[in-house]
Amino acid sequence: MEVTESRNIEDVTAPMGGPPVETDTRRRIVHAASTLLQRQGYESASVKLIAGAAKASPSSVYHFFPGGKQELAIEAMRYGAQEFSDLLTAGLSSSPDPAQATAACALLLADTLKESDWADGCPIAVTALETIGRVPGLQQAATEALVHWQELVTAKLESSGIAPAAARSLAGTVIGMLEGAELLSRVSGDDTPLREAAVHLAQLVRATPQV
Amino acid sequence: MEVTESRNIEDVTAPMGGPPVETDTRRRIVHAASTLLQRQGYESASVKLIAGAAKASPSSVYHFFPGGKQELAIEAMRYGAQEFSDLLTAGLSSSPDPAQATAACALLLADTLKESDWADGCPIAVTALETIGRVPGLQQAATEALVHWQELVTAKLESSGIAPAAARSLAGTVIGMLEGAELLSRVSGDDTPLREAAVHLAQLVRATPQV
DNA sequence: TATAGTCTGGATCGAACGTTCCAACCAGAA
DNA sequence: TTCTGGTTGGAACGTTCGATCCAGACTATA
Repeated sequence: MEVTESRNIEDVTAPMGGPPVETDTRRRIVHAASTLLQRQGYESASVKLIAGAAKASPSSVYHFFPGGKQELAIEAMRYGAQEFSDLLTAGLSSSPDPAQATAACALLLADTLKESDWADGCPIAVTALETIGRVPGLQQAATEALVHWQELVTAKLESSGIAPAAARSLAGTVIGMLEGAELLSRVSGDDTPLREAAVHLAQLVRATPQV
Repeated sequence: MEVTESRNIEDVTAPMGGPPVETDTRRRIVHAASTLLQRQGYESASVKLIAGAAKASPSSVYHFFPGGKQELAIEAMRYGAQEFSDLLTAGLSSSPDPAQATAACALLLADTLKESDWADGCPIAVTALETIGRVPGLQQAATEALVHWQELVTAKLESSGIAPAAARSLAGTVIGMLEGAELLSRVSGDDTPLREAAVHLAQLVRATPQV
């Protein structure tokens, strides 16, 4: 309560305008929470487990996140969403051709997932699905992330001459395809679905008329 | 295990056509478990909650499923997977044109989801994602369901002249697209992603060469 | 050094978890 | 009736959950 406020006022060294305050422990907690949420979801990623993974104690978690597990999860989802945005941006900017660029996103996701033993993929899918209609804060954070990712893809498609409406629609399908193919790949432990999704996404984008 | 088999053998009097069996407790438990697993996942669908939804008591759950929650979840996933197979079969057989047929699956899914307040969709996605690498029985049941659904789509595509390899690959993308678009639709509470997925799936199938 | 405020380790709370246990129930056979 | 075996309701087990508390360890300023 007052703890958070006074800390915000006095911590002049922290980055202005950014979200709360940046401590090493705090950052480790958010990072561990993000990883564990995407690995096993909201319910089975316990506060003690997260704290342990962050080499912190449960009291530190509640010190930095007075709102408890839900507040931590929301920030962890935002953190993970930003990381995923970076992955999308990297993929999208890897080629001027929008078809190759979207395919690159799928391939990049496949590589990242496989290299991390199917851990580092979409950071919000499990948590979001799990808490639909039951933890509004999480569902809203997930929706915002999905919208943002779709906007990234939309911008790329528009920039290569695809009409705005078609670009937005196609971008939704691209994000959906990535999410679905990732699900198949993670469950089956095989990156084939993501690699074939890359091919089909490229076909789909290539077939969309450019103005 | 033996419990299930012996019951199936002896239970010749109950289910067939006669007067309404007052309590088929076991079936109600499986049905309730299937619904709750797809609504909120494995961890937060507690045994007591499932039993309550099935108008049964926890001891009944452990009577019919000595293997506990995991054994129940596996059977509930198989049950739900069969229901989803029926939905896919209905969609696929709605048109001789494979493009229209796959699109129909997405639209059928969109309708089913929306009418049920985003509850009755893919019965395994949440549970499968949540337990990857931690509950092998569930992961395997999920993989089997996904493979079976992919085979249903593959058969439809092959039957309309698409080469086997291309059909299999495309079918994987179809299932992935359905899963991903459902995720977007459920999280955002909007059936637009599924409806646009229908359009793009039809485009994709139509663009695949037939022999 | 002393002081004040920030952070942390560990014990602890009540609630809920999966599971077990047992007495009661209910049908059909003797 | 009595017996028997499958079924049920409810209490209770130990564990773990999210969350709280507090004494002490930090860190920075004086």
